[in-house]
Amino acid sequence: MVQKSKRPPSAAKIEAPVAPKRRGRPRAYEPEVALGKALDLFRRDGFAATSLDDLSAATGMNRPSLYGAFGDKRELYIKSYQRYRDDARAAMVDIFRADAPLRERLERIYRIALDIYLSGESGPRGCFTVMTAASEAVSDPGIRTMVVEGLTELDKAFGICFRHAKERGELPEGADPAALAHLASATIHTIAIRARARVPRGELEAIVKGALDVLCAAK
Amino acid sequence: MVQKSKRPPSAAKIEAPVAPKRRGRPRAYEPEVALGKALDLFRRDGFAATSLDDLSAATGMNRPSLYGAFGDKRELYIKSYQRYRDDARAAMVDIFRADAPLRERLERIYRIALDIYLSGESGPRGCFTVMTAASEAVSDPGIRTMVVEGLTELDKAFGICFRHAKERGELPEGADPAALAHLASATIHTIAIRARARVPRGELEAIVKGALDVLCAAK
DNA sequence: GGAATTAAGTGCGAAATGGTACAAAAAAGT
DNA sequence: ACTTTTTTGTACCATTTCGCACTTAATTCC
Repeated sequence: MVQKSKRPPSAAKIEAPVAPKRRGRPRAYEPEVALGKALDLFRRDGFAATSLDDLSAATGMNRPSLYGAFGDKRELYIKSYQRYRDDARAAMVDIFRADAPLRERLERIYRIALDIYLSGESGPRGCFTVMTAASEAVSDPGIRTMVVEGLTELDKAFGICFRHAKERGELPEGADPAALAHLASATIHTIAIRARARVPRGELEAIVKGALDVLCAAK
Repeated sequence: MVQKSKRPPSAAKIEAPVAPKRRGRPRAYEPEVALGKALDLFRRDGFAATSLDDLSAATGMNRPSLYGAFGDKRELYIKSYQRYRDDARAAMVDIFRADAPLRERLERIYRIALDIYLSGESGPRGCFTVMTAASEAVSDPGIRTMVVEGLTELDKAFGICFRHAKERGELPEGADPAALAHLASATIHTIAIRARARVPRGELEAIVKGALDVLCAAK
């Protein structure tokens, strides 16, 4: 692992995965985990109510380092949101692609969603997209674009699910995959909101079950 | 704190509806309209991003007057939220009570909802409950209680709708009114979120139509 | 007219906030 | 050893924020 010799001039190696041998003083933090901490704060308190002092304390980085690493507060917020979406997508993409019956796929999606929304030491953290949409999206065009992307991405993923299920004959002829997808997204949104209001998981699961009964039966 | 401190010994009369003949200097503002202005600000920017200076400017009241009339910022926020809920309820209660076919009732409810969410000079204002749930509900028990109340109130209103429709034979025997109600609420929530992201009304109406096709399907 | 009462208006102040300048520190290159 | 490069850490600044004292103004009651 310790390929410490100087870079062979001819060898066009891929970026070394470890020990990049940077030039100056080494960082005292890991950007990934610091961003994760920032994400936690933003998710709990929102943009305006999260101060740079809070972020500094949570990440262990002092403000200038924070600024140097991620840019100003808004940039850090956006990077946090991107990170959130990457994580959420990574957690769901396999299930969306899996070749399983409709109901089973949806059940797994909602289980993941509830895990995401309900986790958190100081209360359920909800959905970053919903939080951001609710507050920042009106006034910030850049953030608004990201929110719309996030919403439509989910719509599309569900849409593929339902279209696929219909082709397989799991849904009646008259079923409208797009409409069902929007209802599936709506169910995601409603449980995200309720989770934030500390509605217990059991109730949320009941709401999901009722929704699946309607969406999968759809007759 | 149960008993009112000092009560006028002789005057036990009901509050006069007009010309209350108050004692000191008259107010230079009308509490109702001032609260409305505060509500507008809170809806646009959320709790943390709305400063007392903003509120003071919008209401025309200086800070001490604001404080005297409504209490501190959090109290003003809560009163604004109550006002919002009163307004929204007033706008919908007649429709919920009306004796009309299911689909028509729902269509009217969603039309009102879209009016509420999309109005606003500086962009769509969204739903106060959704905004509040997303940000303040986790950390503030009092606000959380109000949010939960608001959510369940809507669930119940929709629930009555669907139960009534089922009794009238507008829905099939197997229909689950509670599940349908949750989906109807979820549709409210999803359009509130999308409205905040400036999704145009046409798209929101299409989502509503698709949802109604499923919820009223009753095939 | 004067006391009492209620609200408006000015302005203060302590704390917090976002952002940055600047020097010290830790590593690599020469 | 000395320079270069990159980051850290301290300290600071201008502004904003919330809340409140205190004075002034307007009105009713006696």
